[in-house]
Amino acid sequence: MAKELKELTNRDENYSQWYNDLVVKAGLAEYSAVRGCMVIKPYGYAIWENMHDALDKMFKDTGHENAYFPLFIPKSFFSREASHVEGFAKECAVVTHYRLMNDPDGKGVVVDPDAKLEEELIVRPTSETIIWNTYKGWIHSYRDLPILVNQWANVVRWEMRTRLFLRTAEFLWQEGHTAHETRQEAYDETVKMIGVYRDFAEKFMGVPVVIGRKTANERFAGAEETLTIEALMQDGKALQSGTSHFLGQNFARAFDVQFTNRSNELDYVWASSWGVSTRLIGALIMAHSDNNGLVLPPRLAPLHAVLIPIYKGEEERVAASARLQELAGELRARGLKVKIDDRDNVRSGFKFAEYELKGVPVRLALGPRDMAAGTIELARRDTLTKEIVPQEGLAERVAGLMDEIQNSIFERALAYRDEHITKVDSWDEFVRVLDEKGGFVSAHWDGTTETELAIKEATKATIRCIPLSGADVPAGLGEAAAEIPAGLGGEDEPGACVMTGKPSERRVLFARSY
RNA sequence: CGGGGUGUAGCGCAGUCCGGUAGCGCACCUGCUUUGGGAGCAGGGGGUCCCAGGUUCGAAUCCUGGUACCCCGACCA
Repeated sequence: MAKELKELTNRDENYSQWYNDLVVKAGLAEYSAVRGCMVIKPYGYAIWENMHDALDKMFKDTGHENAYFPLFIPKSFFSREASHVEGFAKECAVVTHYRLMNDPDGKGVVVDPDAKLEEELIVRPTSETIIWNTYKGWIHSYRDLPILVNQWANVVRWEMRTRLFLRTAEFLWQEGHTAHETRQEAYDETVKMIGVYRDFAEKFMGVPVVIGRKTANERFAGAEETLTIEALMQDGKALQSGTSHFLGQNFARAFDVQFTNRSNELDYVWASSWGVSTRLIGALIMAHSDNNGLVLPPRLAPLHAVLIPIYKGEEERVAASARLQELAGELRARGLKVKIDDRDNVRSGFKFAEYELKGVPVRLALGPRDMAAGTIELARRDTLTKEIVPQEGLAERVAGLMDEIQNSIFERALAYRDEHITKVDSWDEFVRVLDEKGGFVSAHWDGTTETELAIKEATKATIRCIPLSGADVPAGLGEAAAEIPAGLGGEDEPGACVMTGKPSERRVLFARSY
């Protein structure tokens, strides 16, 4: 580990700069030589692996299996679903040739003009098309259904402007693609999976989210309905953190996927798709971290606790390290991921700062005074507090702290989120809240895309979602529905559109967003 | 693709207006002293000053043309 830690940009002065600084200095990721592409460094990737493992288990627990489909999609597949191509055409990387040759005029290599592909290949921006082309061969009867498949993959969207983790030209994600016999079953799946995402965000990431529907304007290209989880960052901007789409029969029609149903009639298959990406790492960072660096929830932290010896001279160093080895063994026996940092070329204060930057939930420091007294210094990353505790029972205490920290950072984010949902009934107030307070604004909207776009034009705020109310979802969300908090604006409540004054049936959530 | 800005050591920058020995901080290497919150001192290594042309006795600096990246918009998980 190199000795090159510097002050982070102040979070409250320049949030974007702080975010970028933090991602780079904490060793999560950096921009690569390829424009708009990111290198995820080992520490950042370790967080993604933990996310992957937790999500993968949740998918399997809900009956899904993993598979893998090609990176390249023939151009013709892409044009089958009209709104889909319209949604993605502007940001696709296209493969036109398959061979290079030495430059006949000099040094280097050039594309061999004779190696032009007859049909161009699109690097997948999402896999609905190649997958539905494949499903056509898999599905003939209702007995072949449902198909509940997930893919872990990379996708490419040629974005104009990029930000580490939040928007890069290539990113890692998972995409579930399911096929069903009935409309209801496909819709239930769509709802179930947004519930899985919500559980993951809140229970693993400690990030509270609002579940809702996207408006027609914000909907996935080719979907009948898009459900979303929307999180709130510490600068008051919203982040779409996961989506689940009800595709109706759109892709089945486009790829001619028909099956014989229980009444011996031919019908098109019903579909859902859903995904979350490495963007979640951006959400994790922006929801919890502070001016000292990352704050990681224990359930996703690559390292739960770091043990640091404090000493003068070789004798004390050896003694403290030996005792830490024993304690580390006890912590590991409890399932905790711990590391002893006994590097002698940096001082302990440097290490403290470094592990705070990296967001390690608990730090334990053992020095001569502790050696004499049978104690150890325990510091919490989330509260930046420290106390001297007995070495006796340390493992149990630290294990308990993990749950406490996990819970505490969620509660803190939840309190922030709830304070930043503001009900607004006039245009002046709408604009003022967006400018001065930020966060979600719960307001009435007349339901038209024209008004939605006019509001975006005037304020840069978009409709993040039409929150689901309890009454909305009983069909598939199950337990998760019962937990949807009241007061998020999802209740039916007639009113007048905040911009046009036209009638509205319910409030929707507006915010400026990433 | 529009509007701004910047390319000088691994990183961050000064020097450019007004041409004249390539600089500073951090990081790196060596040694000694240190070690309960980002150590100190001494010594050392490291450069195609983005590229190509031009002007000049002489160019990081002036001129012309390229190019790359960053920020602000349009696009977006």
